[in-house]
Amino acid sequence: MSRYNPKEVEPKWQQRWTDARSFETGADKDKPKYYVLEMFPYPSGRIHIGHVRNYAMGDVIARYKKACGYNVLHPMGWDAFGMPAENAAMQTGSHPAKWTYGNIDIMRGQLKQMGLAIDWAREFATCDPEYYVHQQRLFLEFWEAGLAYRKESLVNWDPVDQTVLANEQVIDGKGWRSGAPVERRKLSQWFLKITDYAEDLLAALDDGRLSGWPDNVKLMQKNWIGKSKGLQMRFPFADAAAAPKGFEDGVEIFTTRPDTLFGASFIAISPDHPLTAKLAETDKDLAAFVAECASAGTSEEAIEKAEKRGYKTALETGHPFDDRKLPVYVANFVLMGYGTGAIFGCPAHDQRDYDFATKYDLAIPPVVLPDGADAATWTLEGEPYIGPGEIFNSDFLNGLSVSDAIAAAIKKIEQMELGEGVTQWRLRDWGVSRQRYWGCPIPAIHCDTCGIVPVPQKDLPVVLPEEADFSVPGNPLDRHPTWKHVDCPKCGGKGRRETDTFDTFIDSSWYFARFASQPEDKPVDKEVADYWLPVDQYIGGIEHAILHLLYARFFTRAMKKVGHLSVDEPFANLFTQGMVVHATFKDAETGEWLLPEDVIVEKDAAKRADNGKPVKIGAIEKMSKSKKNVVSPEGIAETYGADAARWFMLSDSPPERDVEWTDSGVEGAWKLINRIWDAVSAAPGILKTVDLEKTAAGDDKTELRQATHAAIAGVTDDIDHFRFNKAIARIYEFLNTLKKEPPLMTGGYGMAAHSSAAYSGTAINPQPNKNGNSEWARAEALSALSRLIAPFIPHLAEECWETLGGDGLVCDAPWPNADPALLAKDEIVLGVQVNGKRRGEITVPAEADNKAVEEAALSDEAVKRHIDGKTVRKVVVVPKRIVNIVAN
RNA sequence: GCGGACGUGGCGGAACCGGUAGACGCAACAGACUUAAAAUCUGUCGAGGGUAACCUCGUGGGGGUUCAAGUCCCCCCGUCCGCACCA
Repeated sequence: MSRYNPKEVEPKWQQRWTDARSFETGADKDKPKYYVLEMFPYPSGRIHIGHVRNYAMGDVIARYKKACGYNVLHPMGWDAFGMPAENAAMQTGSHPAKWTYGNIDIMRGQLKQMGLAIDWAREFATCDPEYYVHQQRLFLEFWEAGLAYRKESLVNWDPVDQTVLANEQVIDGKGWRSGAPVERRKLSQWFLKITDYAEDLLAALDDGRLSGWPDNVKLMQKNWIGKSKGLQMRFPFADAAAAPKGFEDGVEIFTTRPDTLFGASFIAISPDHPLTAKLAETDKDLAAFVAECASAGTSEEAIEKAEKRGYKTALETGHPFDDRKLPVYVANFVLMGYGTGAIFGCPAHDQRDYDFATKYDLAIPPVVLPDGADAATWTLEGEPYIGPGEIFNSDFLNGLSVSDAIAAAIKKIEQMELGEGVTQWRLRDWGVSRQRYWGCPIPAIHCDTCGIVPVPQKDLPVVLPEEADFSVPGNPLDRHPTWKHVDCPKCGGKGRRETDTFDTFIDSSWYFARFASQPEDKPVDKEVADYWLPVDQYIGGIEHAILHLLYARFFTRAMKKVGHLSVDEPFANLFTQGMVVHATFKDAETGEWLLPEDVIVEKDAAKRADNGKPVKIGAIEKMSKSKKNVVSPEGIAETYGADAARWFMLSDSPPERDVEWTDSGVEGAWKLINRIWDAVSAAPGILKTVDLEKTAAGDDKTELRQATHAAIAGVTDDIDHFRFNKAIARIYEFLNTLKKEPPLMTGGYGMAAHSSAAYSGTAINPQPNKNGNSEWARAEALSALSRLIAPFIPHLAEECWETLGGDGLVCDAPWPNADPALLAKDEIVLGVQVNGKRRGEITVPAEADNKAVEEAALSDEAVKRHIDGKTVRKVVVVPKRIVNIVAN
């Protein structure tokens, strides 16, 4: 029996699939459609093992759904704009386009080696002008529809990458790519009105439109959108004449706790508040205070440590309900980006206000009495009271609960025309301008006469200039000698191109739609996009829970608004897969990180492969280049083949959890492949000798047939529920049963010259095979096996299918059906408990009634021993599960 | 601080609606084959006790509900993730 050779077999089938165009798809209205998509890769250089896991999962779904009769779309492309290309240009002088397209060529080849069922005819890169021209069109349409605008605002500035970042791209106060602390700058930027859809983006999380999404992702988005209801109101100044010009009306604040208005003891405004800026013009100390706040940093640690600090202005406001006067402070803990950038301080019932009031010796009047406390004696004990209770010391609110008082206070303020109940959102509009070269140019022209003017459709695409200077940081487009100089399309005068490019998250916000439909003259053909969308199954990393997934949801709504799509939600079902992790290795002496392949791991120690010096085994972590705990997919494919890598990536760990890459794991997968091949190659041509449509007489309920159908039912159910590890366990079980069967065949099924021991005599064939029925069962089993493994290890499956004599390609073969009659057992084994402890087991007919089961249980020898001398009080029979006898 | 998820053998993990805990794989050990090794095949494999049949304990800890709890409820411990001066 020849050993399976993936190095020959895998390329052979890849070529056959390509030749047969097995995975190319059109909008076939006669079939139900299924769109499966994995988050497309950034062409960073080479495929890593995490990609293998991600795409193997999508491939299982794609191949399975195709076998189930769906018209499957499974495309692939490249998220190709971005900083690394520009960094490479700075470091090596290689042009970003050259670097990117070179990487794409390498990675495409690697993906093809994995044997993915992808429609390569639809491939594109987001840096292709044929793609981004439509992105520019979409932007112009959004602009016209009021979904894009330009304004000057405080932005997150990444000093290392020298570009603006969206709020979503600032992690712990640091740039998501560079890790540098983000600074605040005032710049004119393009924004997309994602806040227009805040309500609907939030509502869809709960109303069933995203029932196919994991709860944790929905929760993260919900928190991110951050809806809170409250009161926005004005505190008029005590002396309006003292206020600077333009600010005489007072201070506009937002609060979620208007019930505590009587507990107010100060007003605080943000250092970034316009009033602060105005006051600072004439107050040097205040200007210094503001500057200090700006430099304090916004990182998690900085905030944690930052003391509540304030600057007392000369202004005072009144109070809406009594004649109190409240001092106005500029306070470092008030954010301009939320609410109105101003608050009223209620120290008794808010931790921050309490800290602040304590420090500046302000009054702390309590207005919420905890349930059960005595108003006469209760005091705050060194900390504010945040919980529920009854309002007191509050005039018309006295005696109300917190929630009733909130409603009453809002009503009163609305009557007084000082404010109104409002909804505040944490979500801000999406700033999309980036000061970079390697991105999609924003199609706008600045004209001194006409202002900002859209680039006319006929002039699209605005393409990047090929020549650019990457030798110094900053935006190469801005310092390009000629590119930005164009005439104004409106007045014909001198104009300047917008030199910012789009945030690359725009590129990935609609690529799934372009995969579905690729007309030349518009972003998508609506009818075709309607056929394919939404994506039925989207698969990717949890790290995109907010950024990409929220932007794509917004973009889909925006594209619907301007008439390109009919759906709100782009992804009907989302699966977030875990990472691939690996142990880390460090030279014990030098502390240098080592590649796994340069380390020899023995029982309890590890050493260097080159000089034998000791190696410290570190934590099991996400694979990263810096820690060198990476394994190359090519190396694996070289040794064991793509199938083994795919199989291992899907076995053992549940798909949503992290999986640890181990050498023994791949070896296990390799072993499995050979075991399957052994079973199959012992029966060449068997499918040509039998008619699987017709059950052979007498072959109705053998153990093998039951195992076959149990495997079909189990694997089907497991794939449907994304339990690939369990599907694989069932295939092992099935194979174990299949292997236990004695070799049945005495001939070669008409195929000569096969020299297996299985064919050579009757000695190893003692059992029932006289009428050939069991050969039929074996044929059925091997046919099912080939098809069940096809989504996971497609190359081996094709080789098996061909060897067995199946028709055509297994990737075109229908998914096997489980026969319910074979899933039902005639006899079942039931455990019998006495007082909740398992004491014996009985075998009864599956259809036995409770009484018969009870009798069988009570007459079991082991059970009898345990109830001897006791009285049976009760017998609980749970049909087909268990019997419990209560006795004492 | 707020919100969420999770905790099962040496390891990855199974266990559906509460119903025989540990499927399947890895590692380990023993045996067969081999001059030998690898590969392959067979067997053992939660802990303790017993020659054995079998018994006791066991799903992070403590309590509860139930004929029956890994699963449900309460309290605690631990790990991981998200958000974070959001008024």
